[in-house]
Amino acid sequence: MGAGTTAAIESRRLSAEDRRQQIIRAAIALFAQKGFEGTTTREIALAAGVSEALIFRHFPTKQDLYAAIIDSKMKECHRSFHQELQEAMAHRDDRAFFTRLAEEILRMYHEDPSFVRLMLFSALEGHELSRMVYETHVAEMFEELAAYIGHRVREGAFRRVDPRVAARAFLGMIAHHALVRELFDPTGRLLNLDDRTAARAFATLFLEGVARGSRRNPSSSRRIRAR
Amino acid sequence: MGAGTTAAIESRRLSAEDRRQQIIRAAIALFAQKGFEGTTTREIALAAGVSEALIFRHFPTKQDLYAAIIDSKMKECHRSFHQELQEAMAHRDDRAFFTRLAEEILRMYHEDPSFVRLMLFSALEGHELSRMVYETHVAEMFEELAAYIGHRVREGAFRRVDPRVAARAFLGMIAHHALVRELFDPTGRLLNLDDRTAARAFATLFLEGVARGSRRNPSSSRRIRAR
DNA sequence: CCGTGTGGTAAGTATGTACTTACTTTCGAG
DNA sequence: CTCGAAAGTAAGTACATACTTACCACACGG
Repeated sequence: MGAGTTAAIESRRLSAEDRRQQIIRAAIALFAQKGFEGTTTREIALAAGVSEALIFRHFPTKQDLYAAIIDSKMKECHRSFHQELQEAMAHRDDRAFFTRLAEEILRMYHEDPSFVRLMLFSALEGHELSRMVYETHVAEMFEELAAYIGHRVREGAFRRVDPRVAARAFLGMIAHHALVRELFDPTGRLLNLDDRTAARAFATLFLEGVARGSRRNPSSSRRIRAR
Repeated sequence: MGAGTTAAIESRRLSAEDRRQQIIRAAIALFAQKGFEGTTTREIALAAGVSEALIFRHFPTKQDLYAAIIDSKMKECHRSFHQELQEAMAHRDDRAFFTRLAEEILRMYHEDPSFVRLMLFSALEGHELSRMVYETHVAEMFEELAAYIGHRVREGAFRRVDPRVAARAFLGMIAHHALVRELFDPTGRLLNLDDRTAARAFATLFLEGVARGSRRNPSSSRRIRAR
């Protein structure tokens, strides 16, 4: 019957798994754009080109669909992240490492804005899931980074900073920049940087910050140097 | 029941302005906890101890109530922030300045989590308002900070960093820390710092990062207290 | 050619939502 | 005291939403 509009990805009678994935794909975009409460199952059905009833055949409730999405997204993210990190760490080249890491994170935010939106939404809306996911995957990545910084401190490459504080500081620069860019300043009116430049700048700032050498000389920074 | 002892703010027949404020106060907490879509006018009415109809007498639509809240919150925040900043800047004591600034931001996030939740929610849900607010108030604060850093660079107190990049990096450390703390790790399992310690740590990291001097001398001249 | 299992849907249902209407209570100026 | 206007509400209305039910279509082993 008419088959409705264009779209035409609606090859009828997909296998259950394929349809599942298709629904998930459509739902990701919507949840990321409008949040859990803000997205209706009808919209998801429309976007996926199927009937609402089919969604409930594949996922018992809207919550279950949401959970499936968060879980899959997070696993995917963690995999790629972990790999990059391990590889870079092996070389002990701090500048390359931190620049690379920053670039990776920025790229992730940039290329897949739906991911961070999903995480934020679910965190804000207080779904247990997001905290659980954070505590497993993100915490693991954080600990890995902190461990690396800890090693470098013990090796004498960095000054005696608290590795966890330093890790959060570094991740903070990157994540915040990406977030602001995505949510508030997509046109770059406030700060317009490509990912590569930003990664280099933040890595440099961080590495200077943890470098050995000038140990706190509080009032000397008050000197105004005549030029 | 209980004549007047507990709560009992439900003194009947408040002035229009007082009722308005009371409704706003109740709504702030709810919107912050559950977002715009996730909060119902019924809940707001219940929390404020009035009938739903009264809410619509004071605010034509739910959107209008939301807008009033965001606006008032943002103004309040900007006022206090601006004042602190101006005052601290006058002294040109960088350590005190950045520590203070960090502490202020952390305190704000900490004491009034609803604010950041409101901003994030509205940004995520794409209400025009949040972007508008960001572009006026937040942008202004950002520019002020960048301008300060710019001055210090020109005065020779900092190395030649891009002031905007540095500003974003600093704000990023702080804001990200506060955000993670609020949304994902309220128990401090990953990183447990009181605001004061965190502020000092981040300020130090930042100041070392922008300090002049140790341009890549990993282990050679280890000045202690150059004075 | 069947019957049966699986992919798929149109048309509900019960509930919840933002917003209204028609009405009552209280207060304070004249 | 009076009376009108403002504060306040109970009881809707119209519609949207998550989820169901009862049904169809098509493949495929027999």
